[in-house]
Amino acid sequence: MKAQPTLQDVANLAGISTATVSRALNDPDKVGQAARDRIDNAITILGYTPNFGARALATNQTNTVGAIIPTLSNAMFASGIQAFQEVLSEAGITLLIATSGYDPENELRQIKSLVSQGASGLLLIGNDRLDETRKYLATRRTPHVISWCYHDGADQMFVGFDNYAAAYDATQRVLANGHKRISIIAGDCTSNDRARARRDGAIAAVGDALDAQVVHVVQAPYRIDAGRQACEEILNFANRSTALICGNDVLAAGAMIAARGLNLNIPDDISIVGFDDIGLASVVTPPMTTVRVPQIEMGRAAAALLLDVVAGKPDLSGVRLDTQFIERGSLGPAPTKG
Amino acid sequence: MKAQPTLQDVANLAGISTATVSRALNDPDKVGQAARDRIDNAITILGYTPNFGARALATNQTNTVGAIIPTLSNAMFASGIQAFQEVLSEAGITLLIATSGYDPENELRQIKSLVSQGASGLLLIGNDRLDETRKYLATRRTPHVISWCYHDGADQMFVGFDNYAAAYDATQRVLANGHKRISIIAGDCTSNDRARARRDGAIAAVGDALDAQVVHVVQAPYRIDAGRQACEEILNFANRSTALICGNDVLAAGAMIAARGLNLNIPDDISIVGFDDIGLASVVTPPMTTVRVPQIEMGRAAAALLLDVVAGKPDLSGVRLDTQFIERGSLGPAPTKG
DNA sequence: ACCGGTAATGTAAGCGCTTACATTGCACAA
DNA sequence: TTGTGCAATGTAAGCGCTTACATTACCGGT
Repeated sequence: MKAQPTLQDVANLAGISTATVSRALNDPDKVGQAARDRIDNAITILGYTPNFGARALATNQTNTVGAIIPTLSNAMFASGIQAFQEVLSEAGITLLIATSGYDPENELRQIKSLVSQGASGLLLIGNDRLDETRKYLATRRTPHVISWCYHDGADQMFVGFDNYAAAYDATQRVLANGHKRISIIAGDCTSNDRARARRDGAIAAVGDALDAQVVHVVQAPYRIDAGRQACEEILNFANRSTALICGNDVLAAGAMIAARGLNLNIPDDISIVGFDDIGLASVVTPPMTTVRVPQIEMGRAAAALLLDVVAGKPDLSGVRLDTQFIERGSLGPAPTKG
Repeated sequence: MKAQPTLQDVANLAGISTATVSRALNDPDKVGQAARDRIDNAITILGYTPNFGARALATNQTNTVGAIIPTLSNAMFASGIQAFQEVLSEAGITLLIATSGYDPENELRQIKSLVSQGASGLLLIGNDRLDETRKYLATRRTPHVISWCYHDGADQMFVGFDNYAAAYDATQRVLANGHKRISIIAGDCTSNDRARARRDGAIAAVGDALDAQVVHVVQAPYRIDAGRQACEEILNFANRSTALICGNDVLAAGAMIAARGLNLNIPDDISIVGFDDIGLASVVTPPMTTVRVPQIEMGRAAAALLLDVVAGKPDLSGVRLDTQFIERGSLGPAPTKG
């Protein structure tokens, strides 16, 4: 592969010093019309693109932030990140994305990678993290905001919602429909504080209702087939649960398939509730009751805040967004005892 | 924000020259045990991370490739990119992701941005592109592979499938079910060769069947509500179509909702076919007939090829993958004339 | 005791860019 | 005509890193 053209090459071709070329690029007003034309011309001939590393080295600023998300495959993150990116893009800054696959070790590796790539700020998902990672962020003073969750008064900057409270609330709504026997299909809680909070919120809500009980709690990775399988396990017991609270919509969709496979009617025989309100939720039959998460808003807010943090604005605080319980056909009154 | 620690700082703290520190980082065997220990120590104390730009500048290689995709919101891309990233990651190279929002101008901007960030290779989606973009890629000799589509004998490197042929084939299957009146809900074809190819493939298949006709062809952005709306338009005509070929599963899901809203039974009154086989397809009721695209395989193959291209391997050629028609409940025989 | 060889380390140049400072040239006022 | 001021341009240092080359220290063989 041929070496890329450099500023020097452009300068030579245009018969002009590198300083002027550099100025033409960054501050065109400072350069005469004639010179500017020759430079533009040389640039297109050569197909020149400035070397980002060199520029970053010289200016000590990168116009770049990074985001480390567990996976791209979850529609949930996709929309939020998309919104995040749009805001950044308007501010003229580039987004670097990496995925951790829900693995904290990997997350740390990716963080280091992005930082060394020049990310001057980071978007992180959730609050489960290696101590080493926290220490790294602290000693480097890397500006970062944490999203998809929210906690008060911590020394971190959160832009998100309270997973525990949202799950607690959703479960209360289920209880209000008269359900007494409730099971939970949680996401994989290993290294995932959001999944844990949702599960615990649901359990707590049932616990606080004196006449209801949690029958089963199982964990399953966020995949349809895992949801289906988990649901089959749960429903195969005698004295069946009448409501299923799921860690997210994907799990709930799997559960719905399983229920149908067992010839159960939703919601007459069993109610199913999801979480996230991804597009899928409104498409399934019956439409899924779920908890809407303000993904777009969250992405935007996170971007705005991160921009401020990177810019060194003082007195910033996190943003707590509200979730919304969306009642659709998959939740109904508890079946009257047979 | 405090300045980041540099190699120099580490060297000072460890009481050792920068050269040795650099060696310790890149080629530990060349450095004595004692020195290595002191260096490791200094690094963790300082929270040092090498400056990527400087390293790239010095070594002239970045271990980075970029991908520009239309949007993150489409599950379709998400899985493919995820696979793409995994392969790269195993090879120790970082992935930079940017989105173009289906806008060619924006695509060019993002390409330049990623290249200047140090991307030594690029993954691009589809073959609709500004002339300026092609020229830029050509004069810079930027290694790139184009995915999510496939063409023979071009001077580009494709890893993908033939959208036209896949749509043609799917439509033939629909015709084989006796459908004579067929409508098409295509994706937005502006700057989108895949959407166009799918649409044209479907139209051609109907055209080649002497006794069938295309009733309506509408375009709609890849969103559920747009699919629903498009479907409502189409079905409100007298002498209704009996089958709907949709540009992707999201559109098809929207169409299914619309059909149900009109009290039509799927597939007894109307058959609906999607494209992509994203998770949603198997969850809706009835399960959606669609065209499975080998996303994961495509992502992997694209990564492998790009790695080779970047490494300057000779005699590379693209990869053509096969799609698979997945027949599920949403396709049935044409209704017998009322 | 001396020498050559090797492993460990140091020195310094240079990667492509920005920018403070120096220089040039020209229009205008006196 | 000469001096002033400003706009346009050039010169060169330095950003953090790698690496060719130079230096040092220490080994064993004689």
